[in-house]
Amino acid sequence: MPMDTFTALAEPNRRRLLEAIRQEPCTVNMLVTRSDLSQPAVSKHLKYLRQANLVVVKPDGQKRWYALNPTPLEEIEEFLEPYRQLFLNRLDALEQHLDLTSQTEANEAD
Amino acid sequence: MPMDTFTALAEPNRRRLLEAIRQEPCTVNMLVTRSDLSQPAVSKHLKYLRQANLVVVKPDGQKRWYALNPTPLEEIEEFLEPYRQLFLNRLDALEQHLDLTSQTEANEAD
DNA sequence: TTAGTATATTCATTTACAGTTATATAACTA
DNA sequence: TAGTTATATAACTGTAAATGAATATACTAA
Repeated sequence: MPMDTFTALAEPNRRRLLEAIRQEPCTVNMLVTRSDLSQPAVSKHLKYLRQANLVVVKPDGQKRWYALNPTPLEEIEEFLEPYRQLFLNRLDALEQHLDLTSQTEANEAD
Repeated sequence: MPMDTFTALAEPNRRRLLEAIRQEPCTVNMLVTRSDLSQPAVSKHLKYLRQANLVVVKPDGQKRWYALNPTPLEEIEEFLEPYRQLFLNRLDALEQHLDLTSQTEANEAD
C-alpha cells in the first residue's frame, strides 16, 4: 500500500511540490499558494510523499510544516549510478555493441 | 501519448528490463527468458521504454535487438542533482531549518 | 507453399491514481 | 461560545496503465 520512491516521483506536480519543500520547509497553504493545485490536491500529494518517506511533518498549532527527507532518493541515486558513465560518454550501447562485435558477427553471417 | 522518463522508470519490471538491456543488447526472447514475464508483457513494456526513448531497436531478421539509450536518464540526473548534497550530508531539512530559525522563532513566539 | 519462430498488437478486465466537490476535524480568535 | 483558519478525508468521475488471452505480422526454413 505505501508508495515507493519511483512512483512518488513519477507525478510532475509531486516533483514540483518536493522542489518547493527542498528549498525550505512549507506549510500546506504555502504549497497551495505556490502551486496551481487545490488544497485537497496538495494534501493528497503530500500523503503520497509521506508514504514514500520523502517528507516529514511537524505539527505546529493549526499548521503542519512539511520538510524534506532526502534519504529515499539514495535509491534513485543507486539505480542511476551504473548508467551515469554511459550517458556521460554519450555513446549508445548499440553502437558500442556493434563496434565490439561487428567482426565476430560478420564471421557468423558468413 | 509518449511516456515520460520518470513514468517509464516507475514500473519495477521495466527497471529490471532496462538493467538487463544495459548490460548487453537483448532480443525480446532473451528478456522473456531472463524475466518472469510473458512475451506480450515484455513487448508491451518495451513499447513504453521506446516511447520514453530509453531504448533503441535494431531489427535483425526475425530478431529485434534492444539497446540502451541512456540520454533521457540525464533528466533524472538533473532532477536529483540539487538533492545529492542533502542526502550525502544525511541531515533532514527540518533539522536544518530548526537549527537555523530556532532563535528567530523563539523571538516570534514571544 | 507450409510449418515454425520471433515479435507486436488488440481486446477485455481490473487497478491505480489525478482532480473535484463536499465534508470533517482540530486549532485559533473574538 | 461562535466563527474562522488550516488541514485531512471521503465520495465521485475520468483516465492511464497493468495484466492476461488471443490473434496478427513478419521473417525463416523445409
